[in-house]
Amino acid sequence: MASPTSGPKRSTIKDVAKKAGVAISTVSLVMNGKGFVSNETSTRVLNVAKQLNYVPRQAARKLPMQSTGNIGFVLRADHFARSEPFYTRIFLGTEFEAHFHGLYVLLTTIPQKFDASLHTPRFLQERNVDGVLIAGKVDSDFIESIAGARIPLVLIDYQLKDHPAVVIDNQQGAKLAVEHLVSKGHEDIAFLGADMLHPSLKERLEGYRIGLNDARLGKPSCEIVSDQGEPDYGTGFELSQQIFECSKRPTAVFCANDSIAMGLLDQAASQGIRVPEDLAVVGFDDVAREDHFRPSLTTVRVYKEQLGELAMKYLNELMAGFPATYPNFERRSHIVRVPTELIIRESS
Amino acid sequence: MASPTSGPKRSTIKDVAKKAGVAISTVSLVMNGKGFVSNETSTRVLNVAKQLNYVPRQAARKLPMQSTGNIGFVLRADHFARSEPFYTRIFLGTEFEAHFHGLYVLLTTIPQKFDASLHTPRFLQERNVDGVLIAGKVDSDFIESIAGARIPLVLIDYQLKDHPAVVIDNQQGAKLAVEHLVSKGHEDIAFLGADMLHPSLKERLEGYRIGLNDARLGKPSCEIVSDQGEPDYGTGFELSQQIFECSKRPTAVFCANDSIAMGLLDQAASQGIRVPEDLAVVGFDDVAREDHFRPSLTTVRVYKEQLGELAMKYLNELMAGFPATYPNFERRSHIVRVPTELIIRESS
DNA sequence: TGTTCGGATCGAAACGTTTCGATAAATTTC
DNA sequence: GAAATTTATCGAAACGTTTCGATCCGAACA
Repeated sequence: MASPTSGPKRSTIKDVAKKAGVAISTVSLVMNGKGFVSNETSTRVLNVAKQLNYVPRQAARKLPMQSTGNIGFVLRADHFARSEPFYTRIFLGTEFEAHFHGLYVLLTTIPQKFDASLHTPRFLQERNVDGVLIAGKVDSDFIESIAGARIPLVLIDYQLKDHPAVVIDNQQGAKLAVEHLVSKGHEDIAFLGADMLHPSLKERLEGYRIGLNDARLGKPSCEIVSDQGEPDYGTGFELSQQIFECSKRPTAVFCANDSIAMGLLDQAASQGIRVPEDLAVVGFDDVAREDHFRPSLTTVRVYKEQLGELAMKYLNELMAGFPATYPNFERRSHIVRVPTELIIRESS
Repeated sequence: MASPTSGPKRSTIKDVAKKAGVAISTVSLVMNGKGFVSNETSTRVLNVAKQLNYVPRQAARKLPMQSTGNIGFVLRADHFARSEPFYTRIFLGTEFEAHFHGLYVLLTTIPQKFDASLHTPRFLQERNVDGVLIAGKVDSDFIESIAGARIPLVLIDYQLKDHPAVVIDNQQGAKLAVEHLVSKGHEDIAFLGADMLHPSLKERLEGYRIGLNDARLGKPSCEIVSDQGEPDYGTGFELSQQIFECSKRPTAVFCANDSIAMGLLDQAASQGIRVPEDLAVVGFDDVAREDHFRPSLTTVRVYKEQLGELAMKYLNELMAGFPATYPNFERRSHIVRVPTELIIRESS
């Protein structure tokens, strides 16, 4: 029955108070840097605390504070388990930032099709979080159920209504990609994308079109814009066939993301089309891994950790009750937009 | 200043007790299914609880229970962020199992080279976990520091001294792979691996050798066993060059894992060697993603979620203080060994 | 010189549970 | 039919903090 962790007993605030010859409340004030405590007392308490190896018990702190110290991080299971380390790195960013705020991050996945009675994360059932971060496209019912429960909420790499969100500056990134291709002399630049109802991907398409327009290029001979499917390698491989069936073959393709671009790369290779000689390819996300076989992919780099960090910051300010401010980034109403960078490699 | 989550106030055990006309302690007993409570009272309390939408506050429960309800899940940052969804799926398994035990899983990463004063996870500093799960190869100082703190601990896909661990049955898997190649008529089967000091990979090498021996095959013409490097695609690509420089080229290669096998596949292709016609290849882990370009990889499938589930079960029993028992799996002393399965695809 | 104010410290209530021991009624045992 | 046991319920202490006054003291103010 004895707990395996039993030992010489963990010291409490009481022990510190007694040994330092002060009241419990004074120790509390010192530990939290609140109120007025003389320097002398403060250092004495701190010393005793260190000496006794005192660390406040979180459960005890949270009780009167009426907060949990937890924040929930939710994404779709299929997104989390997918090959490219995209969401994992976003999570890493939130985790990193959470440290500064003394928060724990509880990572949970939900299925693609969300049913509240079956899949509501435990930390929500128990109301054991102070706020929630949602990464990627998830069922809108889920998002609304959280917002409806009045739990502070920040979306990452997704948008829905006017819920606070931290997103990639997709439009800017797409323009970067197009400008690059234009500078390489391309005049017929195709687009390839699936799941184009996704707000982020839609923005990339818009940026692409603006880029074409800015360069005074006419309509490209080919624009593959599918609303269906997942924007992954398989879809990219299949859809890209259409590019080679177009009336006139474009000299360059801008893809909605790297996974699709990888599919295109392989389809091109299987048709004997050389990249970048016959066809230049640019992706988006910067998640393609090293590969000696394919040409390395020119892409728009997304700072995934930064997305997570900013979202965590934003959420924290939401929880504190005052409006967040990001002087360094465009912030229109409730949206924080994070800039991207073009990474030029072999495929263009 | 008003909390954004403020509302009509969350109901407490007190509210339920009053409305049901019983003592607080009785409600507690009902909610936890403890002690002796009449059926009548029990259902009445349960009804009231549901009616008031009562959910016990975890912080309040944990205080007198002297437990945290959290378990820590630790892996190396570079492992977590790596392309193949190996560790993420292990995590998913633990998370799934944790539900049944009412536990939260706190995922944190540590760097490859661990320094206790810099990288000790917050949940350890605050002693805010009841147990710890460690996935993959991590700094042994870290492992020992946890064990030294007398915190229950289970390793996953790694072994160190006699710490409890849930591991892949690497030897069995490797034998499966070799038997398969033998059955295909191969008599000269090479091995390719890096980071071979890793206990799991070492076991795969052993299984491979036993397999060769069982088939009464002589020494293979080539065994690439590097102790250095990470067992990844790049290493696989480089090391595999040695295979083609061997005195006699083997007809098949068993790789320490899929990443290395992918590297080998590309190296072979770049040298104009056809797979599987000229060379059969088998990997391990089953993490290679769909790829229209390379032949799909024959591999030894590892049930990653199951590894996580079993580890969580094991840890839970450790925390409860009684020895774990797994009738279905081989369990030598403190090791739980999970069987694998051979998945035959195009590369062999 | 009395009054006000701010710094320093303390005591006690409160946070929402679990659990131990007490009590009482109902049932079994001898 | 008394004693012992089992079932059902309750009250109160305990868990380890935070925080809200209250108190005290010395300094600035009028």
